[in-house]
Amino acid sequence: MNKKKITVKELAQQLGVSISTVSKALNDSYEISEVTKQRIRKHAEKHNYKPNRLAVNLKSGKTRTIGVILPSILNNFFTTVLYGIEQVTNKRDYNIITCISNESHDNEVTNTEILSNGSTDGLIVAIAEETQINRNYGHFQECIDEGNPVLMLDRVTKSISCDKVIVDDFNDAFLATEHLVNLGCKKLALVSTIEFLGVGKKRVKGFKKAVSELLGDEHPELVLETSLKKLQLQIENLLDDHKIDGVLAVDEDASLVVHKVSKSKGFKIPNDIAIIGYAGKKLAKYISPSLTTVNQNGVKIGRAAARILIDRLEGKKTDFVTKIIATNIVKRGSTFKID
Amino acid sequence: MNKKKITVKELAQQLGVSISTVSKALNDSYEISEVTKQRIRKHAEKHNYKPNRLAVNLKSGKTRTIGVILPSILNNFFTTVLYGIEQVTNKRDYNIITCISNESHDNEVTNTEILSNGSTDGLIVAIAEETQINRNYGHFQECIDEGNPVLMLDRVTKSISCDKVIVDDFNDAFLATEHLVNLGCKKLALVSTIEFLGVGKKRVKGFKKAVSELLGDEHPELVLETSLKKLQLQIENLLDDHKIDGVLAVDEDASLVVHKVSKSKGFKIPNDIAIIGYAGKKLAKYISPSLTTVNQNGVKIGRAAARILIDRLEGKKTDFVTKIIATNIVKRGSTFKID
DNA sequence: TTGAAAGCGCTAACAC
DNA sequence: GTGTTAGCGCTTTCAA
Repeated sequence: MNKKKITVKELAQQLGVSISTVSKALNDSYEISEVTKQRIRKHAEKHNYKPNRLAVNLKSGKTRTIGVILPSILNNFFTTVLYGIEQVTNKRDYNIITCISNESHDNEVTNTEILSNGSTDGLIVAIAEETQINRNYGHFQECIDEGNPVLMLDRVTKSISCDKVIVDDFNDAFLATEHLVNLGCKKLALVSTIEFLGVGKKRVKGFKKAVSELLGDEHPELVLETSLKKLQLQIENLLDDHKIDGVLAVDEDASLVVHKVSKSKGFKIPNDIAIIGYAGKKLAKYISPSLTTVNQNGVKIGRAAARILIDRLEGKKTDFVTKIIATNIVKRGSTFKID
Repeated sequence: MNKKKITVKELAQQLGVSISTVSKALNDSYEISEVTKQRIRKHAEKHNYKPNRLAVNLKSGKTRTIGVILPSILNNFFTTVLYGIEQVTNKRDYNIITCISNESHDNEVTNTEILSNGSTDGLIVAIAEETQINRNYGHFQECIDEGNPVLMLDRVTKSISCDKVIVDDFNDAFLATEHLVNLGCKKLALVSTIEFLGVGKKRVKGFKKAVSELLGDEHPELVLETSLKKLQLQIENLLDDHKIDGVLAVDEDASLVVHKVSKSKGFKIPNDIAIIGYAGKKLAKYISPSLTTVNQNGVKIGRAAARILIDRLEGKKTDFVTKIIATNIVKRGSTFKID
């Protein structure tokens, strides 16, 4: 509490020079003589001078700060994305200010407004579920119109023209389904608790396409779209009522519950029922049998997002880009059939 | 890019009044007549005026922003803490700006400096491993001296006087060990990959105390402190060389590997070997048998931290507090012995 | 080589 | 009830 931050003004007074001389000296301006620079720098150092960011930012109109709005942080995928963003922003000398929308539209709007009122140079956003349901993207458009670039990742919308970083959910689900078919599965089901999300819809489409193309009409697919609360019961019913031998679970909760229920019903995984899910690495690796997953590469998504947005902020981009990050299927125990 | 943010100045010009009148009207000052207020507000609304935060902050000397420096975000515990912090800051109308030290001292110093140069009103910190090893806490002291309150959570140090939020690691480990003893375990081992952290040391102490008090000298405890790389091998050796029937694993990696190795060696959990670990809820719940854990209550820690720091920022606190958050043992399959 | 002064966008004490 | 003005801490043009 004692040695309050020192300002340029105070430095100037103490040294008996003008404010601007101090400022220039500290910014290594060619206008100032080496002697003066040394003197000023030494004094500044001694008093542990650090420029006030707020003032610098206000003056320059730049903040070197990126706002990040995520629907949730208790979700392995978004955590991983955040990690990726942080790696790049850190390296390129930017800060991130993080907000959680908690899947709520109102929160998202508030966050967007706060962050775009001078605190940040641009936003990285994964759209909240509620926003995707009511399709109200005005706050983002406004933000962009005001000169604050927005980049959307994973959960994006066609309604807004901006940079985007996504994975090819349709194709990933197709490939995952194909993997199940190649294993010899005939009776496939998809389980989802994210039917309202764009990514959820795309995964369903990819799944359906794969089933109809690869298995044909005599093996119609089953799609269970449900909520977290009904999940367990519905899966129990699903497994009771149909002789399912392969499941694509398109989110972490669905994956875990399918896995658990299958075991508790005495089905052997993968011989009775093969499972491909979406889940964090540790979880996938340590449940038994371990779970084959579609690896969404959150870190890469985050990195790409930060890179693209910073490039735009620094004027290295003109046209909007949509970057598709490659995913891969990590094969684990839940699809290693023993013939 | 078209409708650049409008400023008070512009509003004033357009309305033919002075800047201060606009400012006062928008801040609902008693000095301004209702008529004028209405007129100004309406106009501001129409042009979607939002005050520039940077300017407001610079002027007021407050930012309503809290800096959060965490060692890692890919760690369930800290993610949970962050979630708790966010809940409170959000409710109390504060923002958080998040930085990851990645357990590096240099990163931590840089982050501390950046965040304390006007961008934030105060800091919430969990000390990086490297910092705890070399015990160099000068950057925090400096920050505090400059009038930026710091709150430490989980990983704290006696060297700095400030608010702290912790769990009673000594006691928790003691109770966890007691639980193992009550189960009838005689040959106990502790496994850790966090020997350098204060919390790691305390857990070891609690464990040792419990063993010597509850089992006595004829059952000496085993302590395996190792690194992530050697973890698996060392645990295999441990289980091969000693007839261990109870393990306390004091971090997530240790917990998972002990669990896995025990199973792969054919030991029945919990009958041959009972395990208590530290791990995220989902992980603990879905591995099988499910894992009894010491629940560190990250959300509560985060909430308490944010609450205490904000109270201090708002002058509602004088003396430094050290808040101890209660933990509990969540009993799951890995300690449900069948007699 | 140095300094005076304006201004980033806003607030507030003090005049009028 | 409204306006003038100074100033938060800094950068930068322009003048000396």
